[in-house]
Amino acid sequence: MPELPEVETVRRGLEQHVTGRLVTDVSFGHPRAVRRQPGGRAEFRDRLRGRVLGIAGRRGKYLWIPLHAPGHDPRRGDDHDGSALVAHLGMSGQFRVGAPTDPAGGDPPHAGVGLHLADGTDLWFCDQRTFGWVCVDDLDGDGRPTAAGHVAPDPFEAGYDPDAVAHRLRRRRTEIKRALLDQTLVSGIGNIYADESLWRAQVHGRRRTDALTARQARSVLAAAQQVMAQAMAAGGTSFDALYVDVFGESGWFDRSLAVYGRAGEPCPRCGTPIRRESFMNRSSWFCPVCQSAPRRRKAETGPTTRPSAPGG
DNA sequence: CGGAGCTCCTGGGGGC
DNA sequence: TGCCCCCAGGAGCTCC
Repeated sequence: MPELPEVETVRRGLEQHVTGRLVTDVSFGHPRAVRRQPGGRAEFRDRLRGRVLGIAGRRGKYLWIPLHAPGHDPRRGDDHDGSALVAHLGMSGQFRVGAPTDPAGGDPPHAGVGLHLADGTDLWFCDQRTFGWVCVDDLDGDGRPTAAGHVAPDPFEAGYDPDAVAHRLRRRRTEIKRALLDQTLVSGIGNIYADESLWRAQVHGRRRTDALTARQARSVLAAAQQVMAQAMAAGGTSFDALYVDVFGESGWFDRSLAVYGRAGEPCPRCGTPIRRESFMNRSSWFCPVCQSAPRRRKAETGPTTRPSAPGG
């Protein structure tokens, strides 16, 4: 569920509330939380202890906090030390700022790792479904972690070129929704915003990328940027307590969703009931009138229409 | 090498 | 009421 707008909401919270804080110690909860760390928990703790947290960065759904030498002030522009705390929220990962929330006074629910800060507060990474992870990784010359090296620019980066992405999109030989979910083409889009973007652009998710017009490809990408910008302004999309900001507060954008999770409800554009279909072992929601489905391929319909003719 | 499918995981909710 | 199964899905991995 955390897609780009939700991750950005978390990033802003981290920037506002933990920048400049010194990490005094680290504690561990669920064993799956620390991943991609060659030296495991010991290395994770060693690389964090005594570091100062910098200004959180993000690309797509990847989030990181650059680390600084003690005494350095990231707000003053002091350089990071070439490393960062990197996180992917997966399905249900959260960062929570403040004292432990468990009434018994112990670790918060679904605790993954806890960073104990010099001012007495804690920064917890919690994750119910354990698809998320954290590690301490090196930063490259552009200030991005190597763990996110394969991830394409997201639509809100200066280096994002929508025409170039539209071109690459149309050279793919797959379906448009699959391509939108591929983080190496354009990053930050997940199932919710893929469906919302396709609805806004009036393109069916099963349309072939190599059959889209340039106008359609650009339209889908523009819709993705637009819907995610609006979601960010609303603080992200929350269906339940799984996605929340650094203080556990929900966003409001779910009230603005046109199709996602709305099977049977009227399409906001034409009134036709929204349809749900199974796709890639999950769900897609779309308007069957606004988003006309592609014709089924010959191979699926069987050899009934006409006998093969020589020469073609 | 690009595309497609499998798999990791847990709690909530619906059905019986 | 209680149990069981389904469902949510990001992305790395493997296979073709």
